[in-house]
Amino acid sequence: MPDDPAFLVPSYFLGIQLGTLLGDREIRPVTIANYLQGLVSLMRHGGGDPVALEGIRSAQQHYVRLARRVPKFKVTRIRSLMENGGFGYILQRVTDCQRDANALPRYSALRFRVLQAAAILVLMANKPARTGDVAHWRLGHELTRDANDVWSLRWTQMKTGHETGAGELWPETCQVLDRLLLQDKPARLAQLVYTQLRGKNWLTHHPSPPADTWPSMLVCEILGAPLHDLRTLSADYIRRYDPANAPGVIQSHLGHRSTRAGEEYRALAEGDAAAESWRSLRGTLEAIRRSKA
DNA sequence: TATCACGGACGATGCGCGAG
DNA sequence: CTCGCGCATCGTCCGTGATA
Repeated sequence: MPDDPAFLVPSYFLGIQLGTLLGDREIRPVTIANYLQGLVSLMRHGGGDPVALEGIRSAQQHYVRLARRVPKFKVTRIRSLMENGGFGYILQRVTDCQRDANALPRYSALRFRVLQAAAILVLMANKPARTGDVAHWRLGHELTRDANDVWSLRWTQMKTGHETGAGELWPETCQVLDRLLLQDKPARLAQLVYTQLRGKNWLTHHPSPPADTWPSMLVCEILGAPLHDLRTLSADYIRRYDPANAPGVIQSHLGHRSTRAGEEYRALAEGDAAAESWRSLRGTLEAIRRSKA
């Protein structure tokens, strides 16, 4: 951009110039749109010229539209997770972790870490939460265990401030959680150990939680995809399994306040779910035809 | 006319990750 | 570990069109 100060006057032209400069540096359109949005905010709250503000806004809109045409990075990651077997693959890795743990020295830090990874993975298959939330759950508060060896999960989401939960967790999830809880103690002590650790963090077994991003880093090491991708993966599963009711189920499963938020969690093309929907519809029609014949 | 679903616009904030 | 950049998600507002 020329050094002429006239070019620094906020306008549609300046917005596009900035965008072009950033685009040349391989910055993605969605980011350019966010930067311009920051400028819009500054001008709005700082009493900027309304005409100039509209100009920058238009430029920002241009990059928002551009961003919609560019595939997200996560799409490639999730497709490769799907190709590997999706949640089946993830549960396989849980089994691998458990086996690895058996081969490691008892009470070793590495063994504990592998058990932590298994617990996070199986819990994410059961209920995919945000990494920051996962890091903060405490035994006896968000994550509870009853005398029948059944674990339950309920928490207030940090991002939205709304409560969500999984209710009673799957039996296989409970087993893996018990394993992390017990380390190498006998199973009959489970409830006792649980009582002793009440109030402590479920992952560290200390009062202090790990870093917000730590659960995601651990998942990334094992799966090659960050924890947040599992939310998209599960939304895609729900769409394939039951396309008609998917929006409501996704909203509940991912803890959104509206069904619209779920649309952001989409790695598969619309056509995939539509094809699946059509396939099952065709199956239903075929069954009706047979029963009439 | 009231109501509702839907979707775009907008603003705010969370997450991943590499640098220091 | 902390910080900041780049990227992604989510809630709210509001206009539009369909429907009863």
